Amino acid sequence: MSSSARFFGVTIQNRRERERAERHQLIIDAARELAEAEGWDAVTTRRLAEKVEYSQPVLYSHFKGKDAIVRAVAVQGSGELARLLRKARPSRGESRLRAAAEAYLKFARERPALYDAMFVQQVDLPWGTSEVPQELLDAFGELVAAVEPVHGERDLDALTEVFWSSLHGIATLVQGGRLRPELDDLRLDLLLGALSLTQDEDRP
Amino acid sequence: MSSSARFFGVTIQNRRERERAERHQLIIDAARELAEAEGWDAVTTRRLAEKVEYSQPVLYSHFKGKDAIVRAVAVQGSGELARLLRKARPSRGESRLRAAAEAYLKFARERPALYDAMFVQQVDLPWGTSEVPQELLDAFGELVAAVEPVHGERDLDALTEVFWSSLHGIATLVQGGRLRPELDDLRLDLLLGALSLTQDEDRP
DNA sequence: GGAAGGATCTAGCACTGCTAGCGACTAGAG
DNA sequence: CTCTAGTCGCTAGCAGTGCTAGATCCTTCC
Repeated sequence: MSSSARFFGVTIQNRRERERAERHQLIIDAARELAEAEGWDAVTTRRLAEKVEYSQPVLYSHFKGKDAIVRAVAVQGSGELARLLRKARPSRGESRLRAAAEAYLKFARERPALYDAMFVQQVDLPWGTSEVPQELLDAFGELVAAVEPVHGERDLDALTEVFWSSLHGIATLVQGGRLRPELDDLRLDLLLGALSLTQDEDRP
Repeated sequence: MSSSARFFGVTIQNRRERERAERHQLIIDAARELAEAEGWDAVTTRRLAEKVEYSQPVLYSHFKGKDAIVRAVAVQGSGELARLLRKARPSRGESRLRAAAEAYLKFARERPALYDAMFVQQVDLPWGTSEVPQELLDAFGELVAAVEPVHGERDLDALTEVFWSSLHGIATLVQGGRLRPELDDLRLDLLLGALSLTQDEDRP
C-alpha cells in the first residue's frame, strides 16, 4: 500500500509535470503568435496572460521574466530555421549556397517577428561563452555546410560568418524598407557571385 | 516709432527663436549623450527632462514624441557617419573600399547607441517614399563612391546595397557578440576580396 | 473530517510615454 | 505707471508597462 501510494504519487506527479510542461509550451506559442500577429510591442505580460487564460504571476512561475519568454521563442525559432535550411536542397542548376540563402531570406521575410527575437532584439542569448542552445548551433552548421563547397582555400568559418552577416544585413535592411525591392534578385545574384567565384587566386 | 517697435519686436522674436533652437539642439545632444552613456533604455522622458533642466512637457513642445527625438539623433548621426566616410581616404596600398569599410565598422563599434538609432531601432525614418534626410543620402553616396572603382560591369547601386548590407550585418552581429572576435580581420579581408576581385567574368 | 501544503489570483508598486489645466511671467495699450 | 492678453512652463495625473507580496482557495494526505 505504501508502494501503491508511492506509485500513484509518482504518476500524479508525472501528470502534474506534464501539464506544467504543456502550459510552458502554451505560453511560448501564445507569445510567438501574438508577436507574429501584432509585433513584439503588443506582447505584454497582461495580454499574454489573458491569451493563455491565466493571471500574470503564472508566467513568472515558468519564466524568470519577459525576456526569458522572448528567448524561449527565439530558441524555438532557431530550431525551425535550422530545419528549413536542412531541407533546402538546391533544385537542378542551383548551387547549395543559393538554396540556403533563399531559404534564409524567405524565413526572415515570412516570420519577421520570429527573426527579430532571434537576431535583432537585445535579448542576449548566451551565444559566446556560456551554453549556446543546440538549435542555434544547428542553424549555423547548416550555413557552414552550404558554404563548404565554395570556400576553396579560404577559411571556412570566417567565410561562413561573412555569408551569414551579409544575409542578416540584407534581411534586416529589407525589413526596415531600406533597400530597393526591385533590386532584390540582382542583389542576391551579386552576393552569391562574389562569394563563390573568387577562389582562383593561385593563378600564374 | 512704429518702425522702431517693429524693429525691436522682430529682434526680440529672433532672440526667442534662437533660444528655442538652442534648446532644441540641447535636447538632441542630451538624448545622444544619455544613450551613449547608458543605452537607449535609459533615455526616458523624465531623465531627459532632468538632464536639460526642464520639465517633460517642454520636450513635447519641441518634438512630437520620444520617437521624434530618437529620429533627430539618428539624422544627426547620419551626418557624422557621412563626414567620417568622406574623410576616410585610403592609406597607400589600401583600396578605397577597404578604407570605407573600416571607417563604417569603426563608427558602428565606437558609437553603438548612435548606430542603433540610425539603423536598428524601429524608428522608421521616412527612407523609401517620402522625404529622406539629406544626411542619409550623403552617407549612402559615400558608400557608392567607395564601391564605384571595383564594380566593373556589375550594377553599381545593387553592389553598393550588397556592400552596405554586409557591413551592416557584420556591425550588428559583432555588437551582439555573435561573431568570433578573432576572425574580425580575416572576415573583412574575405568580404573585400569577394566584392572586388570578381569582375573577370569575360575571360576566354 | 481536519490539517498541511502548494498553486493561483487579487491588488499593488515603481516605472513608462504623454497631456490637461493651472499659474506666473512678459509684452503691449491706454 | 497700470492693467489686460497671451504665451510659456510647470504640477499633477492618466493609462499602460514589468514584476511581486500577500491573501485565498484547492488539493492531498493522515
